[in-house]
Amino acid sequence: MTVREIARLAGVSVATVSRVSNGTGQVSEEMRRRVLDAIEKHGYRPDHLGRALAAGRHGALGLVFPGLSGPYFTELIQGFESEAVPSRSSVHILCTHLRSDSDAQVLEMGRRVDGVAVIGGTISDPALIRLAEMIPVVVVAGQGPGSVASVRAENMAAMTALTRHLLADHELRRLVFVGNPEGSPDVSQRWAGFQRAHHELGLEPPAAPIAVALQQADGVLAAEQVLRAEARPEGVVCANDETALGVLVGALGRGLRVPQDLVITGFDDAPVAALVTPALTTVRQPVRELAAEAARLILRAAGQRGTPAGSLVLPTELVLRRSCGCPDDPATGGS
Amino acid sequence: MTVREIARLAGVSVATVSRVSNGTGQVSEEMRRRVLDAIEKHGYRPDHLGRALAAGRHGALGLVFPGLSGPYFTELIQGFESEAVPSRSSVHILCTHLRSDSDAQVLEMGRRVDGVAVIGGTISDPALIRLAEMIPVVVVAGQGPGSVASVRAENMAAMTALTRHLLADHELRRLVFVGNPEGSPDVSQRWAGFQRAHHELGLEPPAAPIAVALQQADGVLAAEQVLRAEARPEGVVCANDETALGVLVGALGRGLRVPQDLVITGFDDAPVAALVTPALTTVRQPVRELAAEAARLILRAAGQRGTPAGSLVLPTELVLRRSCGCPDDPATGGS
DNA sequence: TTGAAAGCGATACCAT
DNA sequence: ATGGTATCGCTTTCAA
Repeated sequence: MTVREIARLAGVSVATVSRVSNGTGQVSEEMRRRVLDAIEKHGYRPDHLGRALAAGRHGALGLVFPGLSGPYFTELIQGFESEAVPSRSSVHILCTHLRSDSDAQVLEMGRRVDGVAVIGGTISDPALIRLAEMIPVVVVAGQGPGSVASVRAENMAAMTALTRHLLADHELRRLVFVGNPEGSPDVSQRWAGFQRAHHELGLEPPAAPIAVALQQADGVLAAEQVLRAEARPEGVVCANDETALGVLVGALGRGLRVPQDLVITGFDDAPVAALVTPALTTVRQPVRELAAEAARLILRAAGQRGTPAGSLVLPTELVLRRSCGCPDDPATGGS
Repeated sequence: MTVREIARLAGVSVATVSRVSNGTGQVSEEMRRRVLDAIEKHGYRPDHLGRALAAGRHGALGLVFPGLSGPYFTELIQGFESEAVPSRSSVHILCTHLRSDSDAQVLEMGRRVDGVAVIGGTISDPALIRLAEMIPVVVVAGQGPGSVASVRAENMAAMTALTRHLLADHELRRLVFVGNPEGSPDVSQRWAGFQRAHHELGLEPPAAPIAVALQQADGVLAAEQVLRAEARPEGVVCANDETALGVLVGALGRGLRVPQDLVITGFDDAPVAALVTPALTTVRQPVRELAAEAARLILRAAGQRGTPAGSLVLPTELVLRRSCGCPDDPATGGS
């Protein structure tokens, strides 16, 4: 079924069929009925490729991420989709999982979509710049080079406040940081906030983080490393909730009590953070909103054939629960 | 830059440009050089839409899943991509998260891709059948209606063996099953295997499962429910590793010892399962391979403009670790 | 209001 | 070996 066939069957021109099926232009009621009948009868739906070629738009958005597992990325995908779907755009994904040819693959993707959101730290800056020259690009959870737009959460201040809370309010001293600052801009900023809080209080932060990836398994490995040390730390500040849960299960599995023997904190406020025992102290981050905002910026720019502008920073919120030694707060604690 | 422009600049016809850029047909060295120079000089890359329209193929594959979080889906995406990318196909995704209009959205996707993999239990059978009439479709982790092809793991036998192990070898009696059989074909089969093992041994399984979703948070909720009961079960058989970890952290957080006070088992053998303390007894399932196989079936069928055939069942493997009461086995235990 | 025809960008057949 | 041209399916301008 093509426009031409429908046109022939309805005894009208293809132009009229197009007008009817798009609701554009003026068509007499008589013609409209004839065309709609034919469309209905033969189950015609305009071909996406033909339409896209004529319109010069793909009707698709790209999402590029490293391919790490976990709730974070699922939230991200869903937030992105929640904006793309209503705009009748499909979502293309690309997991670079840090392959060597990921730059090339991202550029290839750039030729199949109307715009791309790239998670910070997944591809090289030159590739990002070249991509931004062809289509609208927004960096999510990171900062683009030059004038590439970005959307991220407030990491630094939140992590500084959290660390300060542990150092000042709970009077903890030996803290460690779990996460690899090289791995992503987010972690890098959180590590910086962790260090800053120490400096502000005249304390010396640890020389280096425990550099592991962001999955739960990595948290378990970190716990092994931390709890084996002769001078066990008093608190473990994790780059995200998943690793924090890994550390938690590692600590509990060894018979340690949290927070009495060891304080643990996360970042993200994943659904499970409020439910575990002890509930996890963390920082709430609007992940879905981050991705949705990126999609909106891209769609707007694509509509105007322009370039998305600006650098958006969404607020985060400290969530104090039991795992840092605070009393349980029913308001933030659960369900 | 279009074929026509390059043709004009190189002083040849568009046909020759096409031949050169595709490496098809015979072209003299002289012409080839002229064309390649022009292409190089102006950075020409054939437009994907034009090419797709002419070829009548989208160069894209679809992946439809409910949108649950977790390592399972990331593995799935990556396995799918690992086959799609080498075939120069991009990957479209659709998270239905069980929306009411997901059938319509999947059918819409069917008009933008060359084939689709649908995770079992995400859309209705009629929609699946209509989709399969337009393009190659493979159901992953489930069974399609009628002749729709499918790829899944062996759930039933594995779960029967696991449950039998708990009942016979560890002489446990009061077991509960955590997972919602209505939610997915996988869970349904695992619940059936759990029941079957009981029946085979002349025991009465619990009347109903603890029907929660498949995320870690749901496992924590299930733990709360289970451990509150007056007659605490001896073992908790979970539909996947994520919920098992939720139950584990819930149990440990309440001061229970695993496996002495409570036995816990999972399903999937996620990376973290081997690392937690105690290491998690589970069933290994080739998730990436499942998705890769689905992609291969789809690509092959799309290439021949046929319909993917058959119903593939990949083997699973029981992995006994400490959480069920077995001694730690260095061979399956870690890293 | 309606229709004829010119694109959109690339491929491939059929002559030459 | 090379070029002209029809074709893929749809949209849109321009006439009528």
